[in-house]
Amino acid sequence: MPNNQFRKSELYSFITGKASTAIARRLQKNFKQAGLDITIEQWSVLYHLWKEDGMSQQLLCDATFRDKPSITRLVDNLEKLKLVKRVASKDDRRINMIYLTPEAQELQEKSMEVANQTLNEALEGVTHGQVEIAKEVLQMVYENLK
Amino acid sequence: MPNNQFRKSELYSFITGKASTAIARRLQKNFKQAGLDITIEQWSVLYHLWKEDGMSQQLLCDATFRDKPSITRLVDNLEKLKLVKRVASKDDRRINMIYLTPEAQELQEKSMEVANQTLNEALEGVTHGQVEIAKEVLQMVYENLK
DNA sequence: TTTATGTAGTTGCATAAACAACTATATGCC
DNA sequence: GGCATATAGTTGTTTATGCAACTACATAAA
Repeated sequence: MPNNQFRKSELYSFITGKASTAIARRLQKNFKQAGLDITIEQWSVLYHLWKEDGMSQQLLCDATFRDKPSITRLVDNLEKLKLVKRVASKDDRRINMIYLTPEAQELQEKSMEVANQTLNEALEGVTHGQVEIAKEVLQMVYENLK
Repeated sequence: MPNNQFRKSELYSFITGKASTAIARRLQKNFKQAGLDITIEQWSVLYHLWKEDGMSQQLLCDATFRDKPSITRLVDNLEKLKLVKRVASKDDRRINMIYLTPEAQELQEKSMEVANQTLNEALEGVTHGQVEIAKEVLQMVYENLK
């Protein structure tokens, strides 16, 4: 049995995602401390729009690993915050294209800085090689389950 | 700068906990398929009670990395499901001791089996050595941020 | 062209998390 | 004893997730 060593005591913390929960909490806290009034979930949507503005909600679902209702509501909230706008597609009237507002564009630099800093806090004392292997494992887990 | 390699493209998926989200979803799905009608969060509370029945809510907070309101409501829901009972402590009247019901005790074996199986699905193709390093990294991340 | 089927997005409902404010009880110090 | 402070737990509010059911539009086949 290959991964037997995982099946007892450490099963729990791996399953519950202790580490990623801790990262999420710290990132949220760091956003707040930096005066950034967005949730990490909202940030994760903005992150993809900064890479490519004008994505459909479905593309945002794929990019952020969320289902359609989640994206509907995240976009609702981002619209209320005036950070994005829904624009009906002319080619396909089912589609909403989501565009960043100027306010959202201003958030990019600072929030990415905070995210980078958070990751540095998280990975303090971890070597490059260890990080590479951890990335591979997490990627394989994702591929196995997606 | 030590962990520079993380700071660009893969920052996102590490922060968002893609892998642990995927594990959580799969575990929930596997519970459902096995006829187990509990959430993974409820399971995480039961998990600790199976190890030691009769914990206070505060101890459950510490064990599950949740805050007090979260545990209050998880215990509320577990009580509704008749899986646990609150029993006021005689020594300290502020404290609720949480005890498993017989129904909850019956869930242990099957749910642990499902959890083990889920972890095997997640780690398919990952070597023992890789898993060990990933565990170390996740543990260090947790220690850095807790 | 009509019908079936698929895709994009929304809404309703239950569960959960984070944070702040609160009540009740315990403890330690004067 | 009486007061300040700490601890255990609860409640309210906002945000988010997962699932199912739904509407609207698009596409492909008959």
